[in-house]
Amino acid sequence: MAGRSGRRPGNPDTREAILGAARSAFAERGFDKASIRAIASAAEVDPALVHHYFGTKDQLFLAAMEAPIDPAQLLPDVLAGGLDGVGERMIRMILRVWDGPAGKAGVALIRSAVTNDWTARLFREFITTQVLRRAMTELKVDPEEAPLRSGLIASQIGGLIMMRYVIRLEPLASTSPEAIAAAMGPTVQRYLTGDLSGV
Amino acid sequence: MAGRSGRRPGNPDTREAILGAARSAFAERGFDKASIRAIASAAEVDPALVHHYFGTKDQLFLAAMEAPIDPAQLLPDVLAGGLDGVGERMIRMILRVWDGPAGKAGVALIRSAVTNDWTARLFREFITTQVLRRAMTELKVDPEEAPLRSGLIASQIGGLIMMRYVIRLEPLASTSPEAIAAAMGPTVQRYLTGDLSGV
DNA sequence: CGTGCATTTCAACACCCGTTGAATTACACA
DNA sequence: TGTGTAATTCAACGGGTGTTGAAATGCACG
Repeated sequence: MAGRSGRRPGNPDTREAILGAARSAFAERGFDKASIRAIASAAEVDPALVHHYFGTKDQLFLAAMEAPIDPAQLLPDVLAGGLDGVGERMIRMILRVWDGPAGKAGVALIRSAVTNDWTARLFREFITTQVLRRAMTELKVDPEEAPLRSGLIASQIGGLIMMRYVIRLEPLASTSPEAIAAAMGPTVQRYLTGDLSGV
Repeated sequence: MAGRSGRRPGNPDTREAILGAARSAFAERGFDKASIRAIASAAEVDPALVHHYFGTKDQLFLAAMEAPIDPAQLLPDVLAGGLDGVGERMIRMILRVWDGPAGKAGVALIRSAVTNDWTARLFREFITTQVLRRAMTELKVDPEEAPLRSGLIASQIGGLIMMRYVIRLEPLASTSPEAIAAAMGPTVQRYLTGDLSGV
């Protein structure tokens, strides 16, 4: 009803195919090394079509990163049960997310952020404002200490992701989530609630 | 005496200038984005000269990474004083090294390893055989548990280096070495000697 | 002096890149 | 059926890349 004239835009198949190919390429090779031409070829499509749908390479990257997961939605699960064992639950959550499809976008963002300036900015902003800051206020951490505590947690979790998903250092890459959560949970717990000066 | 004929090879000035420019470029941009042409330009030299001295880009990278520091030499200092406080001493050592000139090569290796396959292999091999394995045997860690323990330590230290020197996440990037050592030392200590299954 | 050799430069090759504009195809509506 | 519009492709531009071989330069020795 009230049909507008002409063929409607957006063939969902090819659009999604391009996005999928882009996500894989960015995850495996990072922003700079992933080429529009290779993405188009993987989607069995002309490079110009990628540009037609998504504009510049930057815009394609943003579209590929778009809302693979909303950290705000996951926080309640981690917080349920109070401060006790929150560290272990956080690690468990991280591993569940990164072992799933959303991990691809994460690896893409990390791979890109290490060499590319504007994706690095994107990454930092996402981590600080969308993840760390929210978690700190939600957990009612002393605002004075929050920055250092969140930095320590970021380093431990970032290192885990780095070694397990990006560099794939063994045996960490294939250790069970339970074992990792048991070993690393207390660390996060202490960074969150423990005493940070000396033993 | 017994002078060989002709002009001797290897003008030390330009050779070292090229190496320095290469180290900076690789550290700031990673293996792939660092270009021979830019390195040559920074050293005020023709690109072909770089090739004349060092061969292919791969070989130049290897020459730039060559022996900036020998981890085996640093281990004794960390181990002096026994197991007590070895975690904190390790963090202190790491920060001292990475805040110095050798940190440049390290950042270069990390930046490259994230996007480039063969530098990633290089990095993994260096970390496992030159650093972790030696430390584990030197500290007489149970060989059964050594791989997981060294993986955990690698993740914490790798994360620290990542956040402080590569991504430069604040406030970790400008926190004093003492504060970081005090906060992170116990973590390493536990990964090294503590109980890893649950609390 | 002259000759050999190391240093340095120049110019070019072949390749890949992101992006663009025009041309072609095919569908949905009037 | 005709027409507008979206989907799709083709060919090309300008620029950057690593690498190469030949040429030029200048020093050290016989």
